[in-house]
Amino acid sequence: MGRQPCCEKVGLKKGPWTAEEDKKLITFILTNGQCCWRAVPKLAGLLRCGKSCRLRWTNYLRPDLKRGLLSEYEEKMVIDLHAQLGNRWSKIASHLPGRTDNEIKNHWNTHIKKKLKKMGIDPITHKPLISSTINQTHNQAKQQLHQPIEEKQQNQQPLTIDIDTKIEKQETSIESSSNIEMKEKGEITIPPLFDTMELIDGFCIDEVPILEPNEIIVSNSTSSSSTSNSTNFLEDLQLPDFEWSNNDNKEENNSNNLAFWDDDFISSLNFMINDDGGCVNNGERKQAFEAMIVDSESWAYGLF
DNA sequence: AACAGCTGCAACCGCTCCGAC
DNA sequence: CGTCGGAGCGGTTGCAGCTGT
Repeated sequence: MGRQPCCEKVGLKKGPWTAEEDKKLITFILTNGQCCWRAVPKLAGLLRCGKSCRLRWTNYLRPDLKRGLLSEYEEKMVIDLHAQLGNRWSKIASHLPGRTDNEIKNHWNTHIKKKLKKMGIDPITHKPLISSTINQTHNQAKQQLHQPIEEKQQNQQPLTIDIDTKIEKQETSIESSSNIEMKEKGEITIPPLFDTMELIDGFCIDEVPILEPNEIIVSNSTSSSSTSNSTNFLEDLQLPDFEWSNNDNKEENNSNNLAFWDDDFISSLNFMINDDGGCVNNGERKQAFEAMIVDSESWAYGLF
């Protein structure tokens, strides 16, 4: 028996994508939009399986992708969300516009895991790693910090965000029962990061001064508005190097959309649009490109 | 300069989910 | 309700570039 492969693999190309293949895929999706992925390679003239095309598009070619390293604030969000959701990278990614699950997963495995370990925090459980050194300093620090922390806890309001109301069939082992309960209610409560990092089991980052806290945590200066509800949650993020869409200012927004665009991507699109190499669909492509620039929301929600 | 080991990221693989029938 | 097929997800791999010796 066995499951049939997702596509006929014989004669299909694997490995890194060439610029030519990218161009074909971009051109096809610009003219036809995202349709049945299995049909894409055939229609686009690619010797790839549909799955590979989808992956290439969603992880690399999509114009609303934000490239480059995650900002500190994004990193902080990833840590918080991971503490709540576990390895559900796509769910985590859905809270970070312009980032893909693959990108976040990679960043987690290569950067954040190490940082947390350095800080003496188990990246799986988000709880302090057990070590005698940590326990010693922990007790000392606890005495010093106990009172202020309690006051802080009382003053801080948790961030609350909405997640899919769908109850996950597959729960990760690290998930606490309270989290699952919250999920069933359709929301998850994310404490401000300093709570997450400092107060788990009374543990404080100051106890492990290998890494300065500000190397991984950004100032909570925007938290004055972090009593936010689900609707303005994204606005509250205010990532430092990232202009968020603002419906109140559409015109300005249009120019900001370009911030999403990687230089290489723009130049390759320019190439596509300006390249008259006998392509009959130039007009259509140009139209599509313009629509893309004007309507970033359509891109973001796959409506293009 | 040459080599080995390490790191980060793009891409693949296999499994699960979910809608259509 | 069961089956099928497409899409999506998370874990893993392969490789290019970087760093240290």
